[in-house]
Amino acid sequence: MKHLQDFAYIEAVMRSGSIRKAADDMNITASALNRRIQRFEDEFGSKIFERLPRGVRLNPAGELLIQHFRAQISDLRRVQSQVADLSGIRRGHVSVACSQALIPYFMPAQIAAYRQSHRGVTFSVNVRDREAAERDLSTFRSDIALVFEPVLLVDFEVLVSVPQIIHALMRDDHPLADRAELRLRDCLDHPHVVPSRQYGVRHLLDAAAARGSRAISPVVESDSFDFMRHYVLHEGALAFQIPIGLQPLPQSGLVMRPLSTRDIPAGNLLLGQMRGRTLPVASARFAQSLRLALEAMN
Amino acid sequence: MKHLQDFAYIEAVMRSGSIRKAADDMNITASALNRRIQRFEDEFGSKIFERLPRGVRLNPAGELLIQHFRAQISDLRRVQSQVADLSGIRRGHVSVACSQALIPYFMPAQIAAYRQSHRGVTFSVNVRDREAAERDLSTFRSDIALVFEPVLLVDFEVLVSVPQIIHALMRDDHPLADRAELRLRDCLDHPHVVPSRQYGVRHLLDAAAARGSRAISPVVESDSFDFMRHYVLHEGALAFQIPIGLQPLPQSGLVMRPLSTRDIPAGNLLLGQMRGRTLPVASARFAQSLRLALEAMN
DNA sequence: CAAAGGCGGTGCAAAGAATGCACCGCTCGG
DNA sequence: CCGAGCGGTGCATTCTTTGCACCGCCTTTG
Repeated sequence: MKHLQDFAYIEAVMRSGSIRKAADDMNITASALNRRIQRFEDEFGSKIFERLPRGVRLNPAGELLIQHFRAQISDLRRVQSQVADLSGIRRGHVSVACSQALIPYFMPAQIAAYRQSHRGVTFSVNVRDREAAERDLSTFRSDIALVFEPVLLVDFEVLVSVPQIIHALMRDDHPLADRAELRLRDCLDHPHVVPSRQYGVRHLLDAAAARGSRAISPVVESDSFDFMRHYVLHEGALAFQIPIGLQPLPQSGLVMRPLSTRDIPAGNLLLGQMRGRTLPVASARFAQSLRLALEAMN
Repeated sequence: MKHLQDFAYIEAVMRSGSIRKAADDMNITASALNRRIQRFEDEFGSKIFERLPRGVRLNPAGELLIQHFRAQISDLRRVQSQVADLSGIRRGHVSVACSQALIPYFMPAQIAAYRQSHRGVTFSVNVRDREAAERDLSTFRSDIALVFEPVLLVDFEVLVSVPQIIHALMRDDHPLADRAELRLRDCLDHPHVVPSRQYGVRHLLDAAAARGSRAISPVVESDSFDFMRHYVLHEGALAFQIPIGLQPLPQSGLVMRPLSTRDIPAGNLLLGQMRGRTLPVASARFAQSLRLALEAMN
């Protein structure tokens, strides 16, 4: 879109922190870019960059402007998507930010199912911890987010919420494997691996352990649930995960057992979008389909 | 703003319904304008005008686009206003759509009071019936609206609501002038003048009359409350108005008496903005000041 | 029924705006 | 104290946009 080129340049300058570097990135002369920015500042009525000896940096006015541009571009995409929609073509692009737990089973299944009936719709799927997911929403990098126990919740508009009981994951020959439900203290008596601190599961574990005045003492801490899932197969340890990220496969040698909600309350898996934003049709429809799928799980 | 010029052209074409006429209005050649529009349609990815033998007309895609542009421009103004605000300058422009009743006393007093402390803020005040006021909000032509008994209420976000009892207005020598409160049937027995159908006062009168199975039979119907106020001085008739539009002046020869709420429920004077919109600072501040003034009236 | 007038669309040359190049003054790090 | 890297500027050049003349199409009108 021609009339948003200024934004592309401004964003490039913001990213690289220097007009010259940005000019290089955008295949343009520094002088030309410099003048574009000066002209824009004139028209806008205020400087948007602070000039520093080693480059430039957005000033508060610039920050506001960037936010405005992002919203504007996102809204333009929505309009284009609606236009495509009313001409009968079911096309569009959906970008989803989601927690690791959704990556192996849930999201692939959902997206594949959705694409069965909407072949024109394409997707971006990005793994984000709960904080980054919310940031993605508010910078318009993702349309929707599906995260476990988000942190901030400002700008995050909940579309649906599904409680998820934390499960312990272990080899089928583990001493605790034959119990139907586990107490936290039992788990902590055995070697265990836990997610790093930015994750919701860890957060709930920490809170619960503190309440029971026991300490989490992990043998391994990781930011990859995939790693932890595989690790317990090697050492007879316990891992923790929410059920939507698990799939009970009898022959895998893994079993999952719920932790008692007396020890750890169920956390919430939240589907959300940026507060107040009108999503493009494709994204809104897919969000709706996710919603149905999530509600059906209860 | 340079990058919104396309919108100015598109809007001009929409208004005049013809590329040639619009080109004339905008002091440009028809061919140049024609090509701008074609180029825009290319970049946008869809035609936005239907080509008719006698000109052009927006198609549905174009309607969506116009709405997008209006929102975008309004948001840009908000950003500029915020920027001006953070550089310490209290400047800005507030556009208000309001019912006739507010024109003589309330709005002038409020705006003058506000400008006492904010000399840099300028205003547009437009008289709009309740339907037009809401349309103004959703096309971003006005920032805030103050209307009596609005109709649609979609896109209208209520900021504050003040009940207003309908008053009868008459010369001080009118037979009913000595009563403290009037019944509707008494009023209808005397010659009366009423506002035309688009106004909330009329709407309430009609509904009340129908409930009491009496008909409104006005000797004069007018869309000007100012006219009606003056008319009752000439013929000893009754007019109807809400108290915020009246000012009890003993020497004016006019008296106002409330109608019994047994006959006509109090209507609501609503201060509102477009749903979900973030107002420019100046407008938001003035709306806040209006809100306080209105709440203090109760 | 044909001519006239108004419409959107297009080829081509002129006008105007954006760009690239060379260079300035400045600050900071070695 | 000097050189590298930064933003900013004057000027010639390039390329986009504009204006003009004209086309084909349709409706209106005499």
